[in-house]
Amino acid sequence: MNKKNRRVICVIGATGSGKSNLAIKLAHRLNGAIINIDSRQVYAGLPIITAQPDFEERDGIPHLLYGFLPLSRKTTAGLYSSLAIAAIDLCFRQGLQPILVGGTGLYLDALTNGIAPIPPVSKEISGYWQMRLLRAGPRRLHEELAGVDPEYAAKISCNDPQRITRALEVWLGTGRPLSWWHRQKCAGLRCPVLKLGVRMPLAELTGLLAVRIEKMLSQGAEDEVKTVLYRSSEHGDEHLPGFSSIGFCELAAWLRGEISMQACMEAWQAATRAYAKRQITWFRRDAEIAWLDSSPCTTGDELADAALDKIQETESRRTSLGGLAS
RNA sequence: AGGGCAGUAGCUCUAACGGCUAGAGCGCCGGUCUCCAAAACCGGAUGCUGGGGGUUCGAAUCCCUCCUGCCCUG
Repeated sequence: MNKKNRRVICVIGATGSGKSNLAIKLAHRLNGAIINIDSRQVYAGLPIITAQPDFEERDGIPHLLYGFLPLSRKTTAGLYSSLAIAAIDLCFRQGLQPILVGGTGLYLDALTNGIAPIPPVSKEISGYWQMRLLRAGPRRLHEELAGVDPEYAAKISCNDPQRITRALEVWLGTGRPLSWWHRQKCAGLRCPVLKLGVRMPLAELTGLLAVRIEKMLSQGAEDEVKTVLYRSSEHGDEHLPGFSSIGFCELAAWLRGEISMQACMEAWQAATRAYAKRQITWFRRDAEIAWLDSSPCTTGDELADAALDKIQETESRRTSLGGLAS
């Protein structure tokens, strides 16, 4: 691949809308490799409920950044971004077209726009704020934050424990307020990114999500969660960072006998649907996305044809603009 | 067939004695998001209070009647 023509193709969209399948088809037609851009599929141990492509689905295409992180380790947008840049670079060196696939909008933004270079904060410091949160509550901590970083405190809700403790740990850990870090220049990916979005009406997607949950159960989702819970309890860990996948706490409640399988599936489906809605909201405002309309009967090949048209359209527009500029 | 209990938002429920515009949680709809993001948070609309009639200045609430569901007796 010519260095000048390098670009990354990115397939995004709501969960269960057929992104992975489209990406495989594109990879076959463009000599590509697939790179994960999903915050839960990076984890090892829960491939079924996080819907990671299995051996057969990978269809001989190289897949990067899937299932490599232990559930005990935290993933962050910054960590992801640096790993993805390395993975993309590796693809280019191998002469493969990198195709990013996934649904984590924040990770895509961190990768393409860059993310503030905030140094890691020690476990002691973040643990301290978690303890303070338990004792004093979010409102009290929000007041403290307003004292050290009024700019950021004004932007967030006084009822948002996650962002309040994050801002406080960054302040204590680095000596600078979070709003200062947000003003720092940060470099993202250097080559162009061509974003393709798979779009399906939520009502139609909902039906697909129910089917997908049943499929996960038939593939052994219960055993997967049971095994992970058993292993972590052996180490005395009740809550690991990797446990926040949708379906995990629902299945865990069922395994503990707290809810029926019917109730488990209903809660699981509702959580998945709510997540899909948040994804749709997130991606809707990204004007760079070229949308591909899909439905439950659209095939991967039809989607791939439409995608290649969009790619060609975007490329020719870019070269003509480049011609005007030079 | 007789007796008892219930029927209010899509669901589960709350509204002391009849009295301001019938509420809450979940769901639903919309949004925010610069390092937990499959996370966290913010905003919004729900409704002929099972139908009909009556009492009353005023009824989800009291009375009558019908309908529906559950329980008990036979």
